Amino acid sequence: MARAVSETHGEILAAAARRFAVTGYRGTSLQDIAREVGCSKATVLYHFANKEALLAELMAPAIGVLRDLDDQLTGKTGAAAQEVAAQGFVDLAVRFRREIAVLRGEFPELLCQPAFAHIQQISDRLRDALAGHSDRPGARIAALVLLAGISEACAEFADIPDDELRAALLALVRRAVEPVDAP
Amino acid sequence: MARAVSETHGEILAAAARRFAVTGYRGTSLQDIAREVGCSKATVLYHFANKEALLAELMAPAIGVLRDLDDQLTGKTGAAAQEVAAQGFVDLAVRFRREIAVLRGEFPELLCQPAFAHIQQISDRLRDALAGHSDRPGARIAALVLLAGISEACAEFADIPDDELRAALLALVRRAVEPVDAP
DNA sequence: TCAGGATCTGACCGATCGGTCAGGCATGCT
DNA sequence: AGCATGCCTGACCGATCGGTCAGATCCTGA
Repeated sequence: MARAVSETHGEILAAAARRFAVTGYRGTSLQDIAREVGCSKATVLYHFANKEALLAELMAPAIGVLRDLDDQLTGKTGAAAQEVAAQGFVDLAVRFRREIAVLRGEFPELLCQPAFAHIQQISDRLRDALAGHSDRPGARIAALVLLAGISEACAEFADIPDDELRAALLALVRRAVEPVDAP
Repeated sequence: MARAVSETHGEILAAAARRFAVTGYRGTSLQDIAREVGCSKATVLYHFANKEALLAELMAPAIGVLRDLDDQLTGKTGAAAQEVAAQGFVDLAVRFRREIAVLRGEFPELLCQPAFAHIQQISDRLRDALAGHSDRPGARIAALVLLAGISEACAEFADIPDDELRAALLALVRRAVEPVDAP
């Protein structure tokens, strides 16, 4: 019955990704995941310290890319910041569609967990950049709606090829973002 | 200790609206609501048959307006449908900011409950209308992102006056929607 | 005055949650 | 052969969930 380490570990991770994306983090029990893998709940907790650690390992790649994008944003202002933020976030959203779907509406509470302490600040900076660092309400509203909308919606486009979805989202963002004042 | 019917009933409804908007439907227990009102959990269940009935009564006004919007949409096509959908949904989102926040990410599961059986079809038609009934992927993607983004984001603008928020969102939607082909 | 309905509550229920623990069972090293 | 180690499991734990119920308390009208 005993399989190689990496095998079961990876299967649990994959099953969790599938379930979380459909029923959310809180809406998925360890029992659900174990059932999908075909093992016991105790086995899930043998491979992962707790439910939160499972989520953290699942989100790690996406968070790494988000961090990289945050680094690219430092120093950029105005239209340049908007363009980098738009391209970077759209690409991230398309590549990590399923991981982002996990956050469905549970973003605020999930961010309270220590493993995701910095994400809130990063997404705030991303929103600021997409607004061209403008403090006009219209610009800030547009940036927030776009980021939230793409996060929320991209999971529903599982059947659309990556590059087609990326092009459509990028075109949308460029149309929708409030242009910064000409210097 | 016993208060008039409408008083406690209304207080429970208001407390539920506040708590649901912050921690979501599933994330809020009947105990939480009772604590906020200052009564027992049994009292909450005396005034409402169950948790779902409490949610249904809370959402009823917003659902009524959504139904009205759906009626206005019948027969409209192209740019006319887009404009009615944009104005109608932005207005609804602004007026019912808190009610919509309740749905935070729990939309899919909440729709399974019998009280919200028709909402899925209505929101599908709304998305179609906002896309100008076009079947181009770009138009459908833009419509979905805008609807999801506004739903998700409008709860965070509690400090912005209704008319200012409405104007900003409407301008955003008009910029962002993919224009329908000229005839 | 008193019966009866409306309002409210503490105690309780079964189900499910995340998590713990002792032990079973292979495998591989000495 | 004997032992250690990694993998896995059933049984169990306390907490919390939505919901039920019998009864206490209050208000009102006859």
